[in-house]
Parts: sequence; C-alpha cells; structure tokens
Amino acid sequence: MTQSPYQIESILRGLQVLSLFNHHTPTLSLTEIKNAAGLNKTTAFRIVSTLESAGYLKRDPETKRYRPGLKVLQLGFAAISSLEFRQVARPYLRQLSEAANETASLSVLDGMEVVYVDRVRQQQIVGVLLGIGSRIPAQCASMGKVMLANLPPANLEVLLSQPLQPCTPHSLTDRGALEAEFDRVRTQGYALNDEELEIGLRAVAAPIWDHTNSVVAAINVSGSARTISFQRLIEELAPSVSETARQISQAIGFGGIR
Amino acid sequence: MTQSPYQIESILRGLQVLSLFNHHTPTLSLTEIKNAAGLNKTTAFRIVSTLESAGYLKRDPETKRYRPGLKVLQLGFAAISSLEFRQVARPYLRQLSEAANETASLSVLDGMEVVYVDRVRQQQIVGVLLGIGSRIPAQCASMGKVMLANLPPANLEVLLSQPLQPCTPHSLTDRGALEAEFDRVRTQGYALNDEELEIGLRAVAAPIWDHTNSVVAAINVSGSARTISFQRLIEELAPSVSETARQISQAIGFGGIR
DNA sequence: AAACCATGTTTCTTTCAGTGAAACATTTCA
DNA sequence: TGAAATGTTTCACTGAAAGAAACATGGTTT
Repeated sequence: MTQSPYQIESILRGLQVLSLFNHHTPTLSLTEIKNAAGLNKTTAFRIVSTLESAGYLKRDPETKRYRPGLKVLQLGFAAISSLEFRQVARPYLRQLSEAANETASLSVLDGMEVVYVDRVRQQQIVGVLLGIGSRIPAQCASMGKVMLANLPPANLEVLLSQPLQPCTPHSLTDRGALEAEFDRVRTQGYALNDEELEIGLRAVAAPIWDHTNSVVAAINVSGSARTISFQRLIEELAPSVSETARQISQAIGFGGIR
Repeated sequence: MTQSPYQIESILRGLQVLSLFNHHTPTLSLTEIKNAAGLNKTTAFRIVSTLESAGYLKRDPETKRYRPGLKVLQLGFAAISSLEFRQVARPYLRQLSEAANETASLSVLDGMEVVYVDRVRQQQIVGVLLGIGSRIPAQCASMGKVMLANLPPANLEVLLSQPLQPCTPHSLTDRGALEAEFDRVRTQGYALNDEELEIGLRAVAAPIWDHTNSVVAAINVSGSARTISFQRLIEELAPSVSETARQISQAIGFGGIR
C-alpha cells in the first residue's frame, strides 16, 4: 500500500462504511455506522443513502438496518475472478487434488484469519465444510502458518501481540511455540497441520510467492486422518504441495530469490 | 433501489471505477479506466490513486495496470457472509442435498445471469464445475427461470428485450417459448432444466421469497442425467425442492401471500 | 397525557475538497 | 528520431460535501 498524495476523503469514507460489515455484524443501524466510523450523523446518513441508492447497501424498511447489497457481492465476485494467482493456480490445484485424491485449497491471509479463495474437492472432509469466503483462525491452519511465517517481522509482531484462541487441544497458542513453529516452517518451506484445526483432520501447506518476492497466498492439501497418515503427510504430500507451490510461484513471476 | 435526494458524486465515482473490473477485464490501465468511466483524466488518476493507497486496487508497477485489491475481496466475503437468506438456507440446502444424494445450490439473479452463492455437492457433476461466484445465462438455468418468472413484469420486459443466447440445442431462446415457460413455472411453483444448460445435466429449482414478498434467490438440485431420470426429476425432486424452498422462505419471514 | 430520549431525516450555511484545464514527464511506436 | 499516447503534477476555481441545527418519529418513563 503506497502513500499517495491523492486521498479523496469522500471515497474513503464511503468504502469505510462498506467495510464495517462482516461475518459478526452482518447488519448495522445508522447510529451504529456513525459511531463505528466516527462520522458526523448527517454525513453518515448521506453516505448510507448514496450507497443504498446505488445498490451497495440494502435497508430493511421495518428495522431500518442496513446490510451489504448485491453490488458489493458483484464487486467481490469480480475481485475473486481477477485474482491473478487464482487464475494461474486453478489448473495446478486441480492436478494436485487429483494426484493426491484429496482436497486442495488456495487461500489468502486477512489479519489473523485465513480466507479460502479456491478449492478442489475430491471427497467429503470429515467435519469442517469450508467454502470460498470461509474464514478460520490463521494459527490453527497449515496455510495460515505458512503465510504468517513469511510475513515481514514487524507485521507479524503486530498480529502476534493479540491473544490467540485455540481450535482443538492440539492447537498452538503459546507465542513461543508458534515462533518455533514459524522457524521450522521457514526452514522446511511447508507447514503441517496435525489435528490443530479439527480433530481428525490433517493438512500440509506451502506458500505462493509473487514477482515482488512477497508471499501472497498459500495452497494446501487436506483430508481425513483416516486417509492421510502422518507418514503420508511428510513423505508424499509435503513434497507434492511444495513442488506445486513452487510451480505456481514461478508461473506468476516469482524470481526464486527470497 | 430507491432514488434518494442524497448522491455523493465522489463516492459513486469511486465505486464506478471498482465496478469496471470483471471476469473479462481483470486488469485495466488508467486510460482504459478513464474512457470506460467517462471521467476526466486527472480525476480518474486521483480516484485510482486513492483506491490503490487504500488497498482497493493493486497496481503492477511494470505494466502500470490495475486490478482489484484484497480489500475488495474482503468486502465481497463480508457481503456473502451477511446475505441473510444464505445463512438461513445453508442447513436446508445441506439436508436437501443429502436426501437427494445430488448437488444442491443457492443463487441470486444479476441482470440476465444467475450467480451461485452457495453449493452443497454430493458427487461430481458431469461437465460444468460451478463454484461460488460462477455465472451462467439465466434463461438456460432452472434457477434463472424461476427468478425471471417471478420478476415484476416491467423488469422482466427490460431483460427480455435483449437478444438471448442459447447454451445447448435444448435451450429456450425464443421469447414466446420463454414466456410460456415462465407461465408454467409460476403455475407449478418450480422450474425444470432438461439439458438446457449442458447436455447430460438435469435440474429442478424453486424460488425463495422474503418478507417483502419478493423473490430474492432460488435453490435447485442438479445432477447427471444418468442418476436423474426425467421421472425422478418430476416425482421426487420437484416436490422436495419446492418444499425446501417454502421452508426457507418461511424461515426468512415470508408471509405466504403472493 | 406530557415530558423525555434516542434515532432517523431535512434544512441551511459555509468553505475547502474535489474538479478540470493545462503543463510537464515518461513511455511507446512508426 | 519525432510524434503520439499515456501517466503525473500544478494551478485556479467553485459548488459539492460537510457539519450544525432544526424537525419528525417512535418508544419509554413519570
């Protein structure tokens, strides 16, 4: 994110309002929007009215509460479609999934959460049904660990200063343990998940690097602990996933230096 | 979409720029944006710079082309999460899919296209792999037909005045045939798709009504013509899908009058 | 019933944020 | 190489956007 001399405040305010809605707060009232965004009441009302009339917010006339409108959905779909690494990664993901006969996924990091942006499924995963847009705590996920491990240290520091929640008794939440895990991940080039997200679920992930030498996404192969033994995870799937991630990285212009 | 006295032009321009990106044009140059949006060059540059610095656009420094940034993705995910009928419909969709041992889907109508917003898959569908965000021509899809059939007549008139493309030799593109089909759909309360979208694919869809007595979405069950005979489609799946749609409609506040 | 409070909506005034023209810088192409 | 196209910055202007205040509505309390 570059700091530009141009900052159209009105646009930023409109987008700020749209970004107030999330999984936990799918609807908001005018006052809630005003308070959350720190805006003058009249300004908030005008922004909300503008967004509503343009289809970006939808208002329930009875409750007077707002929720994102179809236009936001369209923006999101277009953004998913235009993710360069998603377009490039799709065929690789499909091939990986078929070769392993397990589910292969692609995700991005959003704060301390992993967000799924693509998925090729071979069989029903026990327990968790994760579709596109699904979010899980990053520290519990193989893909999350891979992306966190490759963050610039200052960014990682900010994220790790928050309290972390466990997902299962196997989850790592102790900061020291996590940092040791990130060291391991950076060295190996992949991250394992051994029932940390959900009991009965195993996964291995590797990072996708782009042409600016940043990790922009991660892929993984995941499945039931019944079909994925720990030995298979290490000896078969880790090399496969790592190689596929390397191919995708190369395909999107990664130069190989990190 | 209500016409409000408040229209903050700057916000609308910013959002207009964001909505220029789509599946066919995932990246755009400044000049392309300027021309497509009909903006003054300097204004376009400032809007684009604002959006870039806020994470809504990402610029490739080499090509100087822009594509949607992660922040748009986040908006889209939040919008998907906050779709009320999607939250309510998920368990019903899962149950329907399991009972039929076929794939169940949920979609919304966007112009003359159906956009998938949820999907519970039981087995690999022959041919088309449709994920969340996928779009198909509405006239070729069971869910599209159900939603079109229940549009206000003036809205439907506008959409039908455009030329329609066929998907397979079985597709309906003749206006007279479509209108007869919509009458049938309104009477029956469901729509069939008998290899109109893709050879070898059959589906049946029913509309989801909300508390304002509008059709806001549709669900369907679809599968291979090998596992879904025409008889099974009519006798087993159509009643199932219709009943599930009725339950979802009721659950989101539909009063039953239409 | 009246008073009070909270929220949503409209009106009015002010001023500077945002616009567009023009100039400049860089890149592309014949 | 020069011209054209594209991208970026500067400057002048004004009305678009902001915020204060008033008004409207609905719910609660005395």
